[in-house]
Amino acid sequence: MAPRPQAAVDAAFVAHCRARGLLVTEQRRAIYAVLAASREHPSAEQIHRAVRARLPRLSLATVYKNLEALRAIGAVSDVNSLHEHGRYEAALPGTGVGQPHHHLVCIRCKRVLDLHDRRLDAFRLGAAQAHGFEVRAIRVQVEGLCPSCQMARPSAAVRRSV
Amino acid sequence: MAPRPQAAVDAAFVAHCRARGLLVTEQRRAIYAVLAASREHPSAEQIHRAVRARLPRLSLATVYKNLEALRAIGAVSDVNSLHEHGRYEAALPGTGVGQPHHHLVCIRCKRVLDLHDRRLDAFRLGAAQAHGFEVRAIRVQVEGLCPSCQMARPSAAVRRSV
DNA sequence: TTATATGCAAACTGTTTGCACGTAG
DNA sequence: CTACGTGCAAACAGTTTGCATATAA
Repeated sequence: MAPRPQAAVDAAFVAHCRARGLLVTEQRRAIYAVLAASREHPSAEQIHRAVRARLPRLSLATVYKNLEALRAIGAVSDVNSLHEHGRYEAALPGTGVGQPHHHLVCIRCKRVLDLHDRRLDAFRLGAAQAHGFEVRAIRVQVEGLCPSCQMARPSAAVRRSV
Repeated sequence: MAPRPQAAVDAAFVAHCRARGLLVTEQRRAIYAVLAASREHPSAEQIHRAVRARLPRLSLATVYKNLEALRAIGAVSDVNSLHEHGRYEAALPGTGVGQPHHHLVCIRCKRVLDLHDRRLDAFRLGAAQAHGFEVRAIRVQVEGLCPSCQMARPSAAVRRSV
């Protein structure tokens, strides 16, 4: 929470890259700097646009490659980590799937299960109101490993992804 | 929750379509039937594949058009409703963005704000364990209208989207 | 009969990949 | 010096759109 001076953030970033074996390039630092300075959860294209102000030759492909590289070393996380492609469910009251419920998602096989839990439904507002939001829905997504994926030994990629 | 006989679900679906002015086609019923019968939160392509077993000429475009039409009348909802495109955030401990936190998303302008709320962090397990999941993270996404979007009068599209 | 839905193919958008060149260490 | 990173362009995947044909009501 306490916003650190950007120089300190940059130093920590550089150290983290070195420790994990990534080269430290100007592009990489600039991309991270944009992310660290933003509260906007920007998309790859927004990052590209922002960094381009300083490095006009930066390519979008480099942004993507870096986001992936930084995610792999834990310096960046994706806000909507899972199932980036549309997933749907029946919602008609009467189908038995209409009630409010939450989701249990397996970070390995990407399965999504419904989760019915009274405690989770209990929420209402709170800090959201401080931001002036008019709350319409609360969606809880529990991420973890499903039983069958616990069997298979976790790959390095998965182990570091959460 | 109580899984209704599929005939009853189909009847309710047909009635809902008629009430909202949508024609009742075989494709539409089949698409909905697949969704209502599934606990898998399928993607458009999975739905397409499943329905094709019965209606081999069904096109993928029709699946997409129907998912949108059904979403508009509230018969279907998307599991990952918002920002289907990648959104990132700095995660390096020390940047001030590393701590566990949740997201407040505006369903209209799609802005994503961080939400820090001790009560939300309080969760741990619960029903998830019943499913045998090894829980790694809990992500709470509060959806609503941000202050500036409350000003602008809601469009019909937005009003029905939650 | 007529408004709506379907199927196909082409267009679009976001993301990924291959490769020649550049640069950090 | 050498491995890794960058930029470009082409390839891809998921989704959307335009239009002629088919069909529900």
